[in-house]
Amino acid sequence: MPTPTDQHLDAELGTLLRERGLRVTLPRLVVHRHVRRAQAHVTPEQVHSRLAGAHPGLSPATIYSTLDLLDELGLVRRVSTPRGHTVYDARTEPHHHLVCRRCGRVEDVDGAVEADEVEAAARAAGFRPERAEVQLSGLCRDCAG
Amino acid sequence: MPTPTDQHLDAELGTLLRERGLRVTLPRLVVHRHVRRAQAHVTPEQVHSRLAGAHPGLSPATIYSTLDLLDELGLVRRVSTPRGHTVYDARTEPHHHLVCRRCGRVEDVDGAVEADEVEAAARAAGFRPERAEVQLSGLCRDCAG
DNA sequence: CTTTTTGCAAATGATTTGCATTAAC
DNA sequence: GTTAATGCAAATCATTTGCAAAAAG
Repeated sequence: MPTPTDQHLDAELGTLLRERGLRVTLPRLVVHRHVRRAQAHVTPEQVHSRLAGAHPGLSPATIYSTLDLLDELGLVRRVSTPRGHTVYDARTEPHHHLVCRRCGRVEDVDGAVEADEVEAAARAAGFRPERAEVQLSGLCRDCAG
Repeated sequence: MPTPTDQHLDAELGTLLRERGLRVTLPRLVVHRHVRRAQAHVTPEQVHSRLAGAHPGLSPATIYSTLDLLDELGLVRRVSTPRGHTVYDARTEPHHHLVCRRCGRVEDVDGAVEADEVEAAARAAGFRPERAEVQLSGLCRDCAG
């Protein structure tokens, strides 16, 4: 996929924000651009340190709340890792995660998954599922060595 | 399944510990019994407060390390929830989790899942998968209101 | 103008760590 | 006896919160 321009990303976010009556602010635009551009999963701390140069004074608190907001808008996915850290993933197409139980690293994997039976059971229990993700736990190449 | 006796649980844990050259200690036996007996997912803090009466001086640090150990021995499963909390699950048979994105509650669901394609992709990437779990995110009955 | 967002600093809360003591083997 | 495991208290570290100032609509 071609890298979208800042203008394109900004417009996409702006539309979603206005639809919800939320304000279009510079911190939101900047964090959104950065995460969508990242080629890997990012932690809130990484976003902060990478943007600190261009935007001093962009606070951790704002980054946390913005990332949560982007997750709710469906623009990024929040992924919880075993070590309790949280990473954000700009790939919103269905895909799955490999989580290394030793170093906590998270990698993407593609592949079809058939989980209709589980989803049906969830609905039957009164749960309203929104998305399904497969987490494969194990050891990454480095930690297996 | 019938509730196993303390003796049975202790023997099971003892065998696994000795196989690894680890010591069979009272804190390990006690935490193991409690988690295996719990009818729901438990947090380390819950284990601590519930055992505090019978075993004062059982420290949080020991509970954390013991739960991790039990997870590595395959006697319980550690589950990471979106709000960053960690719960431990005594059901080790394959099953999956519903995680409420609003209140963080974790429930079990059963059901077959077909993820061979994803596992194959993981191995091809050098990852050594040990277990696959489907996490359905959404709203639980209470939060769906 | 009015209300939401931000930035800052302080607070929180789960988890970990260091180290002397205790218990397994 | 030796060595691993524990308890305790202090430290860590990601994340949240309160509130006054700034920015959006």
